Amino acid sequence: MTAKPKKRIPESAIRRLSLYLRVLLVLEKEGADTVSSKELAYRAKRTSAQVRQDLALFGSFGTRGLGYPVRELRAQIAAILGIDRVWRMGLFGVGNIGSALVSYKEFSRQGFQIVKLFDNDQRKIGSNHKGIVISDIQNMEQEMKEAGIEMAIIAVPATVAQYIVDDVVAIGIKAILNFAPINLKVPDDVYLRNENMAMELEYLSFAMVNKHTEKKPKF
Amino acid sequence: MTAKPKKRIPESAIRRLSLYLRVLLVLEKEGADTVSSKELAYRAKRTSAQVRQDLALFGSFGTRGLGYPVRELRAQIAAILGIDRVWRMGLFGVGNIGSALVSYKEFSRQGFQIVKLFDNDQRKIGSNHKGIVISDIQNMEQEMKEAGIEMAIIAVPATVAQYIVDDVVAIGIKAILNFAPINLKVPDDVYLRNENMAMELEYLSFAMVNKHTEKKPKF
DNA sequence: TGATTCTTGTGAACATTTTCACATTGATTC
DNA sequence: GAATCAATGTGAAAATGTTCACAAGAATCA
Repeated sequence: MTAKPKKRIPESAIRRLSLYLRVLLVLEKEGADTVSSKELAYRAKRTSAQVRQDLALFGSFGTRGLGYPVRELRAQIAAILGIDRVWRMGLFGVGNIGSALVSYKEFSRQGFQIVKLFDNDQRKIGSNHKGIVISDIQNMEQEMKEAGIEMAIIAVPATVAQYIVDDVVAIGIKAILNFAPINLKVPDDVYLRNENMAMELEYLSFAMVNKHTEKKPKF
Repeated sequence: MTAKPKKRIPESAIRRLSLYLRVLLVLEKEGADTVSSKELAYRAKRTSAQVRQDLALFGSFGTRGLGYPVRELRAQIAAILGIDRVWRMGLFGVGNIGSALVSYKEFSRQGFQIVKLFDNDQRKIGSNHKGIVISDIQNMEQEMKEAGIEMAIIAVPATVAQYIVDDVVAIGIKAILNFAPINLKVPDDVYLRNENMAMELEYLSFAMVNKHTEKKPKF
């Protein structure tokens, strides 16, 4: 039973589901039929109580005394995350980061397909990049709609990111993954996530500088 | 006064400092001398109480009735995060993601310099990539030490990531940013951060699928 | 100089998240 | 088929993180 109605779902719980999912994929490949919350927790570097609590937010998937069925739990979590389907995405900005993402296998493996590329550089427009023709960003409304795209990836320079996002929002896209190092403004009903690579380095830097202070690394 | 001794620092507070830093850079460019916690909060999409609380973890940087001195606070936060210096980094795996990172401006802007590239592909070794010669991963110990490198970026395929990390840990590196979609094991005294791009998409997917359930997007 | 205004810094209240602990339940063994 | 074992699911406690509310300090103005 995937459904379980009311209860606020913490963002952190969702991120852990992604983590569990990854562990389950490994377990499945290893041929495990069942897994205990303890083992799952160990592999995800969390506690068993947390695993059980997180899963309990969405239903009860295990068998007392036995554990969780690996294959089935994997499928259930995929369903909860909404990745038991294909998401079609448009990518804006075919520069360094952008082109790397086009061939990033992990996206397609999880059902995230980049099906359209947009840029405003005339030298790039029309050229074929890993099997996808780069379109003029001017024509994006029609092309996005025709392609049935529901998510956008922003990989343009920070200076123009807000303009592109405004356009993307204007044509009705509700989910955006942003790689530009800038705080974008979007309406309340648009989901925006920032992939902030420098921020992660800053955290590492902080940890290094404060090594003596903090007892536990604890990431 | 940057120093302020005991008190546990939440990870989330550190990530917000990165955010504030970015806002302060914008404010500085705009020519602002001072900024109130309210304005800073607004731009960082947080509450003013949180801004004040976060800063209070490290000292008192403001002036009552006036606000915080933009330039100075920016410098203070940079010092807290340990980015008031240059960090030299080695990058492992000059594939799609790896090569994109080499030219990622935001890293250098924040003082994170990629000074060595390593790969195990004989066709790449010896070639010059954006001004850096790609070295054989076999020789990394000597080269890393000579170059005075303290951080590593892992951008190799997931299948070999653990081996590379083991090697990197073995030569004494204590801070690692990992782009491979896999849960790496490192000793307790090594700081590891994962840049998990598919995870962000999974969160977006979840949000889309549960639009009706959740009242607030609230990211 | 005194009154007024503004905004910080902070203890305390509140809210959320994590951990604990154990009763419950299903599988397995003898 | 009763006894034993294992591990879930879940209230409740503990810990952690966020927001509130206001006293206190600093600048400005009259």
